[in-house]
Amino acid sequence: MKANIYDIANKAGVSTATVSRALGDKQNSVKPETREKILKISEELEYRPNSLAKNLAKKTTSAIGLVLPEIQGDFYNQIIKGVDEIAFSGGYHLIVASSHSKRNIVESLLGFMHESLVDGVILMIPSMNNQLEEVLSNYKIPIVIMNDIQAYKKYDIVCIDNYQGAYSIIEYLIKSLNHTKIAMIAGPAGNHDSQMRKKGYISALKNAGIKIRKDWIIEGDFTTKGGELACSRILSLKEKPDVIFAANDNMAAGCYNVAESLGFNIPNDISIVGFDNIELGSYLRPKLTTVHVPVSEIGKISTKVLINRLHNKDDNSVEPQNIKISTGIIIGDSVTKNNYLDHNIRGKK
Amino acid sequence: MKANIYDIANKAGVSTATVSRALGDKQNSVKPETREKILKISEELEYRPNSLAKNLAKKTTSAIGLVLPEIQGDFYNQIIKGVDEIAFSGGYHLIVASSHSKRNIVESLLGFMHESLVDGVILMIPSMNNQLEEVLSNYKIPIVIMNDIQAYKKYDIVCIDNYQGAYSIIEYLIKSLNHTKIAMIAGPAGNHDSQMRKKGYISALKNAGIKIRKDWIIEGDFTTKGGELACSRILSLKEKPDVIFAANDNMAAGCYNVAESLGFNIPNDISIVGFDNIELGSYLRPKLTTVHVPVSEIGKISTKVLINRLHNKDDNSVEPQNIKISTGIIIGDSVTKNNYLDHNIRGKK
DNA sequence: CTCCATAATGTAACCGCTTACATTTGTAAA
DNA sequence: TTTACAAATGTAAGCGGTTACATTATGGAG
Repeated sequence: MKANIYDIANKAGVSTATVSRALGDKQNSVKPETREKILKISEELEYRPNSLAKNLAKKTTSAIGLVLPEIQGDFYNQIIKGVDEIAFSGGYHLIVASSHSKRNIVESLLGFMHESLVDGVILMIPSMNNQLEEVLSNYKIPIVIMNDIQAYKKYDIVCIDNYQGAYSIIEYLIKSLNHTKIAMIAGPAGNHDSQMRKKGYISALKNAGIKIRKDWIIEGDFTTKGGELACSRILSLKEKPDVIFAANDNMAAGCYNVAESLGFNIPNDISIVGFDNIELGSYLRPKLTTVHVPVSEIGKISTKVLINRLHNKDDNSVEPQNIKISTGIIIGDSVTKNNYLDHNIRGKK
Repeated sequence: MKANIYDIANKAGVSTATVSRALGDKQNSVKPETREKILKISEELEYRPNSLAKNLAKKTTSAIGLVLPEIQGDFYNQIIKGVDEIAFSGGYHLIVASSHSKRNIVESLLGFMHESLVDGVILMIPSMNNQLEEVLSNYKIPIVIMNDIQAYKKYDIVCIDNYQGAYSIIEYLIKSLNHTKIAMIAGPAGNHDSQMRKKGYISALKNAGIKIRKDWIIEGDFTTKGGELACSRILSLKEKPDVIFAANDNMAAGCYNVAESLGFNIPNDISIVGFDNIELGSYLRPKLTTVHVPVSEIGKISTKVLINRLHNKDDNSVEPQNIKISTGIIIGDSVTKNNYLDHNIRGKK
């Protein structure tokens, strides 16, 4: 039978309070010899604290909930890994939930937050909606959001600088590689990160004096399959772009699939650019040019922010933080350098 | 302030017991109108049960712990997804822990099992050792192990049939493609799954009357980097094999990297075979020939077995199960067909 | 109308731990 | 030896539910 503090208290001839203090308290509120004795007995009895009881009494759980739209794929993986690492080293357990397929994310959230299973939640959502906002505003355990949502100033937000990431790689395509005919496979319209990436793309083109062509912006869904569909649509256009900028690497991978099956050579016939720099990208041939996103860093920083909140729970003076993580560019072999000659020739095709 | 059953009881003019029954009990032990009223009030008060208290009183947690050696990579991802799916639909929460890098898995396990955070554990370990065995045998919440460990009959085990998987793909290489010169990059020596794969490889060769060459069996570590190292060692041998059988796809991917950088053409100069059929494999070019492992199925079945145990906790009559999931072969383009002529020519090189 | 089985509800102990407050013990100064 | 105060320990009330058992209400049979 599992031993509890009563057993220890009995055997040691002290009260449960002393046992509790000997085992838990940081301050030396117990005489060293007593503590010694208690420790020894708890060893003998193979005592393991019941954290349920502990949490109930303490009104905390030492657990962090992580709610993701998906649990599969390198991207989410990295997030989980980052969160896990910091959570663990901060003494927190991690409960992961995905809102995949039939479950709606709100329900998932409710489950987490309201049943006091967790002290705080790290949340990545495809998009904010009214229902969700109501849920979030109703329940007051700390939340950190990992989406590029500027509108919601009342939450801590940690995300990558999607706008800057998209802007800079498009700028690179234009200024360094002389490209002008750049199409985009955007992410789902409702998705905030996706919106910012699109904005970055548009701004970069505009600032370079390039006209935006609506027919060169296709909406995808961040999946490989979606990338395939979008890509085949682009490649069947009468007037084709030279470069396809996919809003994430998965969709870029979809482009590779389609290009291959249609007999398009990358980058000679069509250049491909991705976003995220997930592991998969490094296996694509030619190597994918993409925006580097320090994904696990997002998880890590979010967790730090959350734990920080948890440690200063009463202190409401700290303003919600809005942390943007900057991106980099990974130069692969999936984009041609378009010198003017080339460009003209191609233009005349 | 969060409402509890006392608040509801007060407002409804009943006792907490009645509230508890109205909210929880399946049997109609409460008068419909009373239940109605209580339900309504609990709505008004936005009552959310405190599962900590519930679990403490009920002595269960409705949570399943999943302990993995790693949390990153498509393979583990699939596992998590499978477990998550079944756990959720069975009304269980999922707590994921990885034993990665500095943490040792035993410690992680201890944390989980002993603090009564979970009702049961699903466990994947790199290898069984004495320390771990002691931990496992000491604490008596249900455990399902996802490794190919025959020696430990007392646990429920769900794993793939590594032996058969390796055996059959080697047999395929030999009988259908006429290969005889097959090297293997094995997994870590301590790893049980890895050992079984190696056994399958050896048996298949032996049964076909092919001599085992020790210098053609190199130990890897299941990582891409490890695959690279092993592959470059093989490719620098005086007498090279025609086929490299990597014990998992990650290492096969490493072979691709090395082959590419050394100028070897796959499959003409060297054929590559993998194991696992993770998503990554489908992006390799030429497409990887590999052993299909229904990874998420492992997670699903393990979880079913565990939940089954949890539901029949008192019933010790059920013998530990040992479920082996069979594999298949994915035929890609990474292996040549070796007809005799070819073979001889190549042999003379 | 009384009686009694049964349905409905209430009482209170318990799950295992924490912690505010009370009490006892120890020790150095007076 | 007292006194005074700090250190060590004990007491007991929660935390928010569940549930065995006790009690009360209900309604049909006699």
